[in-house]
Amino acid sequence: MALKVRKNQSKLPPEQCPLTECMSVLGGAWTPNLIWYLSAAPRRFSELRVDMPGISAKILTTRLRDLEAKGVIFREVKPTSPPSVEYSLTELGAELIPAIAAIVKVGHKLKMLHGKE
Amino acid sequence: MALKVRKNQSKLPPEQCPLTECMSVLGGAWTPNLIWYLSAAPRRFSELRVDMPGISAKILTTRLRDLEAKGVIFREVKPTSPPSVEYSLTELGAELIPAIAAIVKVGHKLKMLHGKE
DNA sequence: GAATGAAGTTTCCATTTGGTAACTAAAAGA
DNA sequence: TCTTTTAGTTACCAAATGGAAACTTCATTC
Repeated sequence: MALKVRKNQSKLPPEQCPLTECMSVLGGAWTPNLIWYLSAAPRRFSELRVDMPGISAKILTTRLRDLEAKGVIFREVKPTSPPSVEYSLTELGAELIPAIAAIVKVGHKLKMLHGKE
Repeated sequence: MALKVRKNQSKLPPEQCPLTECMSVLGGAWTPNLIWYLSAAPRRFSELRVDMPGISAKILTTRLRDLEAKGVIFREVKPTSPPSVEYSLTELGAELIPAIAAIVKVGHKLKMLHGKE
């Protein structure tokens, strides 16, 4: 009988792995872009939609809620004319910036070598 | 009539964005882990399966092929008893290490604050 | 009192993703 | 010749992902 590679119970990249843990935060579509824009300045919902043309309201909401739950961003309702909501990075969120900056840096090299322009 | 947010033609994070470009390389399941293991030493297919218990042969093959096509890893067939295949990072692949290292670093902080252990 | 703008929510749907299991090919060893 | 090992491939399937469009709520403004 052929050697069976024994089945594994975990099936996913290990939860306790820092790499996997962090990628689960940065993973979804638009997520790094969103954090990147918020690192420049606090932004409102509709401003973020302009920052990232193409993102749907549904996904933007999902990302904002998820990142808030993870303690990465902070949500504040401002008592303005029609009440607006401002999002900003928390201290934890700010810790993600070096990682995203490193990704951006490599992204430039990839673009040059891959000639996507 | 309600204001319609005009439909957008792009629908996806912009291709020319370095962040999106790089995330498309690091994006798939197991990808950062795979690059991380290869950064330590060149590895064979079956060794990588041991390194990452839980990864399926199908996905490992897919990742290796994709990363090879993107110039991130190098594939070499060794003329051994049953021929073995060794994978290693290219120079371009090595450029990804600082980014992954930065992600790992934040991952540790996330783990501590989130208490996932 | 109808319209407007902000910030979502909900429904529906197609695509993508990744897992399991079984199968293949080539070469060497018993 | 039959089995083992390495390195995959293929078929099938279920869950997750994310987009489009329409609807909602609340408070102001015309």
